[in-house]
Amino acid sequence: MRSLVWFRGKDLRVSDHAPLRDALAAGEVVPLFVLDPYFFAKERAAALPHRMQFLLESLARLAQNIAHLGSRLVVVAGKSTDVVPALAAKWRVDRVVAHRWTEPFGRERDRRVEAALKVPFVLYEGELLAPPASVLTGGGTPFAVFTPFSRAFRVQCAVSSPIPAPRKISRVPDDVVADEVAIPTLAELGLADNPRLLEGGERAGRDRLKAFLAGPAASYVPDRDRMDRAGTSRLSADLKFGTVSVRTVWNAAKDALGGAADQLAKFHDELLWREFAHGLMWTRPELLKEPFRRDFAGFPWRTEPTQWDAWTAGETGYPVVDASARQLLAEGYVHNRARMISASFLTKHLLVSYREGEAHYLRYLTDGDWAQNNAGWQWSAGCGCDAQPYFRVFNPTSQGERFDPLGDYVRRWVPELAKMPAKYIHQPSTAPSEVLAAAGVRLGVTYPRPIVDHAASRARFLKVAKQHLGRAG
DNA sequence: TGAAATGTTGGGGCG
DNA sequence: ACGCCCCAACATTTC
Repeated sequence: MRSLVWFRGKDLRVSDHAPLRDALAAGEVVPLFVLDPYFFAKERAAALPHRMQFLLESLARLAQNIAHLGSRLVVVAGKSTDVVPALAAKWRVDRVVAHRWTEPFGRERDRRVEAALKVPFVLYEGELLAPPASVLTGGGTPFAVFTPFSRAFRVQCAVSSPIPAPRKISRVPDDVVADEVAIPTLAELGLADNPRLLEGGERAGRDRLKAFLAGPAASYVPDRDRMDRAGTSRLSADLKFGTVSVRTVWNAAKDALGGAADQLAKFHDELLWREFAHGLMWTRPELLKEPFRRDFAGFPWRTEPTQWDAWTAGETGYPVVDASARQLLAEGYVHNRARMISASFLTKHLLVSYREGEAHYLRYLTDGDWAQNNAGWQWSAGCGCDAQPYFRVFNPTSQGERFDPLGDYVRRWVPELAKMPAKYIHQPSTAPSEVLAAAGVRLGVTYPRPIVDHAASRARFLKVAKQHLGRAG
């Protein structure tokens, strides 16, 4: 039995890799990666700077790991829907194996590949903890509310142990020759190296997991919302690209936090939000285009270009919002609390459609994932599944004071406010003039005044939303 | 995984 | 001593 093990951008690892394990058990193995122009064409890649860097680095590490185990990752270029069936025939493989990809574009690609293949295409679970949308209510439907979903998951799903990495992968058969290409460099794709991004690859991911469990995890519940602390796992990009499997993370957390039930439950819940979002996208792929709540269809979103520019550049005059915007561009990452505050501000204060924010985040986030990003934005905008009610409008000032009480998150990303005292750093526009002078801040010159008034914006959103939903509902 | 408005209570200043 | 007012502090309601 000869198996083509098709690695894709969501399983860049050799540990806990069910297709690889089964292929090895069954006989000859040909590890393959396809540089599909859908992602790797220069003009496409240039639009995804941070994600591409993490992907290329992780891909290079995967190739190294496979080489180290005695085989080689065969890297070719071309459309997956052409290349995979063609190589499968040329190499006379008996089957193609891969992990299931739950998001709409990948599903469509896999459907076409399967249709074009003359041999079986076997998909394995592994992107998620359980098959997508497999956790059902008593009525046999997917859950529409997170908390009961989370409870049901723990009752219904046993998360099995991860598959150990193979000790050896048999060498690629001699008759397998292809027009192999080198993994492109960032420069070849027209991108600059960004040293502020997380290091890619399976080893770096496992190190992050270990460091989190050995440190911040113990006080996860109180610290996870603190934008000024390293209280989160920082595993989002690893989960996105599969450099560490979610099953590995789930089990490692269980082993490390066995005695700290509250911390473990909260961390597991975050993994289950990911699960929830993917199940939602699996059940309703149209969510990429439409709000979950149908009464939000036709919502009168609007865009003021000047305000959009201020939001993306981090020049709104609301320090936490600005810090998050700048962190996104610089680091390809934003703290979850800051994502929620920024999303609330864009959609509710500025009345800009969540879809514009979603697209901006998807472009710059290293962990940018269609299902989770979409679910998160819809949640913040109030139109999503189990979303915030529309009338829940974050106050960006009080959120900053609660979750960045010393102001260090703002100081890190908005250096022109670095010398502001904690008392005023989240509301520089109300600081006494001597405080501003002492901090070297000149409002409207070194740091903008708020581009909108909080109370007025809140009132406007409530009015518009009430009117629309009243009519739609 | 909110915030603001409104309602209630109780202590203390003060005529 | 007493009622009145003010206003924190807390609870409830509303968006």
